[in-house]
Amino acid sequence: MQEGYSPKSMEAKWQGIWEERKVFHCEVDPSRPKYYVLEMFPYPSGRIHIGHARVYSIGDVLARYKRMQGFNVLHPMGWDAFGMPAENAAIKHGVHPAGWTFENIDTMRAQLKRMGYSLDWRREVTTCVPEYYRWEQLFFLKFLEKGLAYRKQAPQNWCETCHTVLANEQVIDGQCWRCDSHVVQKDLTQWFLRITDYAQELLDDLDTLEQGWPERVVSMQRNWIGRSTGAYISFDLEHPAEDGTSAIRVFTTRPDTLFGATFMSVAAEHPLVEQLIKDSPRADEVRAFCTKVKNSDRLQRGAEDQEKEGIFTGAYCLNPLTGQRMPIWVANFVLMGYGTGAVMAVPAHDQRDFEFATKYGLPKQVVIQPAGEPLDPATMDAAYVDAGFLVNSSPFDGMPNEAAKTAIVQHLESQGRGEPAVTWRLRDWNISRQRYWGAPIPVLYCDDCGVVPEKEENLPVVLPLDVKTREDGRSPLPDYAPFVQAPCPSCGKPARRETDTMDTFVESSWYFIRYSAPWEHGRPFDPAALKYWLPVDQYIGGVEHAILHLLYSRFFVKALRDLGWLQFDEPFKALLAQGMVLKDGAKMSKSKGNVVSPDEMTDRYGADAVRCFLLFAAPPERDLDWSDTGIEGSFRFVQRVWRLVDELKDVLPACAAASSTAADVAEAGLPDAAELRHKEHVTIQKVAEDIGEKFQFNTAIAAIMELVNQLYQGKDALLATPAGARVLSSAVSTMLTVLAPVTPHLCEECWSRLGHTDLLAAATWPVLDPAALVKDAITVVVQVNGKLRARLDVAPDIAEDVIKAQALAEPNVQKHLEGKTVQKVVYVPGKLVSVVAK
RNA sequence: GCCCGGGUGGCGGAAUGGUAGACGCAAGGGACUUAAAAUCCCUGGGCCGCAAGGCUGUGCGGGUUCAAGUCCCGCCCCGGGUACCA
Repeated sequence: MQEGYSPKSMEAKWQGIWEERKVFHCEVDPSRPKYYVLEMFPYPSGRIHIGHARVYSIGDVLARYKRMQGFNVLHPMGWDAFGMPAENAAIKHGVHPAGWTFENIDTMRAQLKRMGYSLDWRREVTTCVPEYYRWEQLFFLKFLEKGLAYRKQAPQNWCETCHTVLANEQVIDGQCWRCDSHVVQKDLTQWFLRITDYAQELLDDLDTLEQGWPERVVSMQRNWIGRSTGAYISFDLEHPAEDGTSAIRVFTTRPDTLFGATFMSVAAEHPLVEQLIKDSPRADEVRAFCTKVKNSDRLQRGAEDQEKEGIFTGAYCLNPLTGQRMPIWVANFVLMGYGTGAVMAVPAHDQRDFEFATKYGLPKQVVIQPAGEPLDPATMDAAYVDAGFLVNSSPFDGMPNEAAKTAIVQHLESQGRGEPAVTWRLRDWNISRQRYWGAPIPVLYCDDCGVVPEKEENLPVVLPLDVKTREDGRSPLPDYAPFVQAPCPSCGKPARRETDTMDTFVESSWYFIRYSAPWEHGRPFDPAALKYWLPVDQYIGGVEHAILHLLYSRFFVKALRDLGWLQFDEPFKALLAQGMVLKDGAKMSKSKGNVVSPDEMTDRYGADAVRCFLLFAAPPERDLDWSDTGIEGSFRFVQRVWRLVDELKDVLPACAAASSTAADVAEAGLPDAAELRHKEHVTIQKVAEDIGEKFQFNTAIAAIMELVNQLYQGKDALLATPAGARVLSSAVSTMLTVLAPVTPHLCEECWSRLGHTDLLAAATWPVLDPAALVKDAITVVVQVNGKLRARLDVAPDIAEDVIKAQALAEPNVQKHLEGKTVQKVVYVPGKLVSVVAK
């Protein structure tokens, strides 16, 4: 009797059975190879969206496939549960951030379970519970002890809308990464983590990641870290400043052009500016200019069409090599935050200085000469920035400029006027947030003892839940006495707790380590579990985290390693950066009304069809355009498999995947049998390669579709004999087995309906018979002068001279050789014969 | 500007230097049906041809090769990242 495909009940049934039999639970087992596959954990924003469904489907196929390959697979899930949306929702709906968060988690957990992901739910981690964040409070104390965490006052990125500071990485085009509002600068005392201590290692270790990480992510990190080598050079002031300052120090990557430095540019914020103009009649004018520059916000200041502007301070410094007087200018393009905030200007060889000098009529001196036409400052229309030989730089004239870099720095060094130097674009990580819904920073302020770390035994410093969040979004913590008032851990007198919380990127910087043993209570990690499971073998997530999360996590692993907790250097051996899910070519958004809900799709088509479509429609790293007709297609495919098995379940002997033999084929005596068994084994190989090595799930599914098509083609003929039926049954079993990672419920149900009592979820990958990959007849094409003229069906081991003769004898080949002489015949075994004739 | 991707049928997308367009979607045709849906089968880059077959075709222009979507050189367009970083 026929039975319709009803995914809803069937999927729920198998999810229950997998859970009951603990198929996806994993334990440390050093006798087996492990595979740790992880997708970036979600922020519990309310509901799973289609983008989530895509990443987790990709990860799940990999997890299930690796399990079938015999790996002990760790595939966990958790919640990045601290963060501002919870506070915003709390304000909007009058609920508590905690309640909102936990409700969302419950909803989303149920949604993920409905998708049938093979997760070990015992390892679920939620970052907003004290049992989790207590450990990062401990890390913080250790960092503090080591000087890796420190407090400093500095201008910070401040978002007015979020009422909090932001790290450099979280400011995008002068705007807040979360709410897109303008970021302004505000002078504040904040907690920092010394990520710059690891700049060199973070850069160097990118080399070891090149194998498994997308090149673009590696290069984005390289650029972000931004290592520059060059030199610090001191320029004496013509007249020492009142406060005793006698020189300006600059950083340059081009010490070879020092002889061409004709003026000096300093940032508006440079402390020396005030000293230089103190008694100058120009003082007011200069101050006004500086104020103007400082007030222009970050966005304007960084705009590419920003006109270069400056003002002469009236003061001079001296070129250390030529002794020439160099006017000191304040320039709007010089940043206080990079290098020393002062730049030696070489207009002939730096485009910015060139434009600036042209505008203000400052001298240009050529000191690097390319081979060929000599440069003339009067006729140059742009700076010459490429390689060349030194001129006007006695005694370095004639030297290649690369060599001159070292030579000049050495010379300066011997005079105490310079030294080689390396600077970084990377800044220390500001982790203070003036928000409520985050992990408290475990320090106190005591009037007598100053800044005092909380005692380790007093951890966790629990974020109080019985507070009322404020309408305006500001943190309620500073006004909440039971939290703020606490005894000083050092002297016991009343002290004040720090009310800033940690950046939520701190939680996500180590959650993947905690998964190895989230049940540990006395310590953050279980060393045996760490040793076995870490690092992550395959990490999967959106490329939008290329810098933020991935850089912070890399830093955290290195810092925790140096504290003795970890024994590995990099968190993620391989990274798959998956593309976005679009609708009609555009990003899904509520305002556009083009949001596709995975729930709705799962209700209508079942989780398997949704998974299948998400994997089939595009390779993972590319953006995927959701298509309503496309999901219909996947739904049809799923049902096509269903019907095939439904039709065959009572007439086929249940047999293992890839169990038919060459003898069965011979006995069946049908071309269909040979072809089907060949296809069966080709598919095993192709799918393994596409899933396991190339991450091309779309072509893996295409290969299985081909097998399904061939099963439909051959089934009737094959059912005629017992041997044929064995060949058919083996191929059906193989098809279900290799498809199981993609549509696990469907395959499991079909498997059991075929009479199997074991679980496909716990099955092993079919064993390939290399002999079955060899076809007994192959098609070889014949080209004449590069154009296809004939096809030959021949035995694979046909001798070269035989096939060449056959090729030449083909009528259509003869026709195209008329009036020509054959000059050369190339044979590529198994592929083609190429005839060259004139 | 610089650094990454990418440009292939009506669409999503396949192709270790070796039959371009696998697989799917949409389309057309056929079978089944009273009919429709569903299903099953067939066709399908363009032009010419009843067909066999021919010409042409992977953003543009060159090149290497018996053979180029694929490799090299020079461009154009689209997407992303990034930038007065000295």
